[in-house]
Amino acid sequence: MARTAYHHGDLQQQVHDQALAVVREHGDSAISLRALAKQIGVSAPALYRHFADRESLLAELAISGFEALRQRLLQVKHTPPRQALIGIGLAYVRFAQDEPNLYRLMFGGQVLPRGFHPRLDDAGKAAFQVLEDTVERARHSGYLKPMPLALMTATAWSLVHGLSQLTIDGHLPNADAEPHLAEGITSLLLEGAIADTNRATDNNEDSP
Amino acid sequence: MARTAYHHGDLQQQVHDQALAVVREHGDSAISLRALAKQIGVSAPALYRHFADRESLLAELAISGFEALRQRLLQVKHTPPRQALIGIGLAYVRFAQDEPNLYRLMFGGQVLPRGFHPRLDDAGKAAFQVLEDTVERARHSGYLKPMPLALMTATAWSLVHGLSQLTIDGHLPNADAEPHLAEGITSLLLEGAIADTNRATDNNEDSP
DNA sequence: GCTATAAGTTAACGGTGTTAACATTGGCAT
DNA sequence: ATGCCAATGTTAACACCGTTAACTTATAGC
Repeated sequence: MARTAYHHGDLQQQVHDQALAVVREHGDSAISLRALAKQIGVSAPALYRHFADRESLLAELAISGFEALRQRLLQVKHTPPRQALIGIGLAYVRFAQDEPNLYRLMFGGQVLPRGFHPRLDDAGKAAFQVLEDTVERARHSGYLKPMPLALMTATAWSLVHGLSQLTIDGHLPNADAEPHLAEGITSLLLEGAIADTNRATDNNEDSP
Repeated sequence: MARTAYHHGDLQQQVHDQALAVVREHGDSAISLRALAKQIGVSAPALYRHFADRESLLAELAISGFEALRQRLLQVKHTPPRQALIGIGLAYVRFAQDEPNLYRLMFGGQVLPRGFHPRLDDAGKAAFQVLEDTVERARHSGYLKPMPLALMTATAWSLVHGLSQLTIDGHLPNADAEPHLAEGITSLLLEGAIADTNRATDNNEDSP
């Protein structure tokens, strides 16, 4: 795998890295196969040896994004239910705010429709699974009401995803003025999900 | 303004309508100025007399979308707080499900960034205002806890927006199996937002 | 060493948004 | 009624884009 003109042995990885950098900085619409090839110093059709088409390359980048998100969520400690739930919600939103362009690609339903890139679908589910596990632990411990797990996780995901999208797109102008918005929102949802037994103690925890 | 070859007097509206139809059916990425011009029977640069560029045309379509969404939300009756809140949440999600491609354009932060099309920003705020008014009414009536209005509306909007996006992009596979998912999610959030005084009576209302 | 194949090359097709330069028309003021 | 101006079209051209076909080169395995 010598570094000759042909077979320089690293094209796939190099394209992936370069494209990921472009997406993170300028968004997926800034990805041009021809421009990428020129930057790397290779002809444009060479990329087709490693990616079926532009969309497949974008799918690979989105997979990287979901894996990065999953790693972030996995780092949230298994603290008592309330902190764990709020912690994972905040970690989710923070990821979106740290990587807005990547996050938009991951959930860009138009540019990357589900069902066409199995590994992408799997990567998304794997990230979601971490969130679901956290909810399940809280529910199993009796902290949450015994509602259907699917309902609870769908609610949690909707909330953090919606908040992420709205903030990174500038729809919530006072997001800067309210740095604790994410925490407040998560807590507000929790108020409706916790079992009545835990209601009194929790409120005391919040405002010491 | 006769219908001669030149000055056929209706180009702006015609382009708008045709483009809107394309977006609704195939999404914003399917919009091609050249193709639009050809369909209408006019040269491509003619469109630039009425739209600064492709993005400006898309912005106009998104404005139409926000106005349609606003009309939907305005049609929700001013029933007692709980029904009004759930009703407007369901109306919001239903709009997104009825017009997924249009909805994606309206909230496509990459293709239509905020701050570049003032009328678009205004249209978005006007739609959001309807949701905020409903929350404010419920809060003023004492049905909701006396929390900051911005926090409550941000939470509500995040939830319905997140749910909309996740369902239309196919991230919640059991959305079909759970037709009452939207209602359940909205109710779950409400559980944490209603004042304690109303808690008992409400639960009785829900399951008759 | 020969050969199959993986991994590059150039040339070309059809498409895109956009601009420049030019042509035609309709409405308004004289 | 006429003449002019601004609005609104036209064609030609530029610089891109994704993608395919046909060809060339180097590597790995027998």
